[in-house]
Amino acid sequence: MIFCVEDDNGIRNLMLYTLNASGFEAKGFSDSAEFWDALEKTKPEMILLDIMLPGEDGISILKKLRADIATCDIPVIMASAKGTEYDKVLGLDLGADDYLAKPFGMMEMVSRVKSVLRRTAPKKRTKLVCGEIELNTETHRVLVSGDEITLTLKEYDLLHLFIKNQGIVFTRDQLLERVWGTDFIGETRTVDVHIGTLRTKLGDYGTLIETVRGVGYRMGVSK
Amino acid sequence: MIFCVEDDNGIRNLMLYTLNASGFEAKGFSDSAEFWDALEKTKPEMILLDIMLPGEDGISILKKLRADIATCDIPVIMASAKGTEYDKVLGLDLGADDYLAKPFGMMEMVSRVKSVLRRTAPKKRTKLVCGEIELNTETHRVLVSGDEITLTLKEYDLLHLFIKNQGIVFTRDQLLERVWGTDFIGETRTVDVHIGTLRTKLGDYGTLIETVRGVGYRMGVSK
DNA sequence: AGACATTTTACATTGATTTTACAAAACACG
DNA sequence: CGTGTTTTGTAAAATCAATGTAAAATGTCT
Repeated sequence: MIFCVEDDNGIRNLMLYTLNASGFEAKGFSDSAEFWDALEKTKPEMILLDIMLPGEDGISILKKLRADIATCDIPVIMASAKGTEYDKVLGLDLGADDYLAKPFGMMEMVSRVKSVLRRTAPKKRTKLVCGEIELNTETHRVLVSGDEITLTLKEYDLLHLFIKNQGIVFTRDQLLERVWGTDFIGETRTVDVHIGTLRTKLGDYGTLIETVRGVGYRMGVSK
Repeated sequence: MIFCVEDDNGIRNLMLYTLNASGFEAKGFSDSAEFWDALEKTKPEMILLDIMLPGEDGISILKKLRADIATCDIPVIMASAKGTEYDKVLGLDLGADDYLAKPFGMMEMVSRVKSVLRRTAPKKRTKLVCGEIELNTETHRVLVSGDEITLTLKEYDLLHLFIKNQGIVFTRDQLLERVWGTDFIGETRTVDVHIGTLRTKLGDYGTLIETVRGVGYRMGVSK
């Protein structure tokens, strides 16, 4: 399923028609609200995102997508009017996977969609590994030295974030934002407790999650 | 500078010709030995790496590149014969940035090179270096001559400030304000003590933090 | 309600930071 | 060159803050 966020009805319908005719399943949205609603239910394999939108613009949408662990790995192709926004997008590092400069041809669009899918396909690693710990995003299972352990949702999400970003330190605030969601109220020791239970469940390998005193936590890689 | 490791002379020359014609600087190597030699002198902005090579193969080379902190962030595009090795590469997680299935067209190659460069170029500067000292803001680790040292928060923050502002002198008051925060009460010898422990931990390179008598401290730039 | 997940609370423990005190070095000046 | 003064280095003690964790309280789902 490909999501297509574009406010111009003509362009959007043309895009949807072309994508469907090319063997993809595509769904269109004219503004961000509709899009977020749909995203609750379905995780698309790709998002085509116009930058100029009424209300929330495409750049803001992309940032939010990238900040959420549930959506940060969905490939995104940005579309924008040539010369103006396009250059800006190139300059900023927004983490888009490709760009389409308006006006773009439907052939170009399909070829870019295919190319990005081809490129990101092997990226969609379902098995994430760190030492003896293996997390499978498809089956939602975690193995330690080949034996399955049972994690709660929060523990799983934490481990997922750490194992996907090995070596990088996350502050408690960042963890709250990326695992719990942006709208977490109050400051507590919640994160520490979950790190604690996660470490316990990881057994001997719990030490792979290091404490960086005064900063936060990190899943270690040597060097 | 793009390094191109490919044993087939015909293909390699074609690649080099095309890359150079496309505005890149490219250099070719027919085996791993030549390549490692060149890598000692130059850090390329990208490496095109054939998997099938006489002697050390591309997979082994990639692993070594990724294992070395000096080279682990160089983007690599792997090339391999379709069907045979290609699938293996997809299966293994080698951390390559893209793959080229042989036989590939020169247009495709250039477009992938550009795409990977675009994707990896805006990587934030996360490594700060001064001589043999290297501070990584993402992992919050500090290496001295390649070996990790453990710093406390204040020591880390101090070093971070110095290494980011090499050559400029900070008074103790400025250090208190910028590392400790504006709201620091009373004036003590705190700064000196922390500079002291930091110097000790930096070992031989502790002298890079110079005392400017009557003024403050400075992290030297070698002249 | 019951089972389980999550958050809050509280406190011991560990580690970091600051203070203190004195030694060593750098400096000014006759 | 000495000598007294100021500044800096640093070990050790005292204070303070961050973290781990058990246990209780709260929330959620069936």
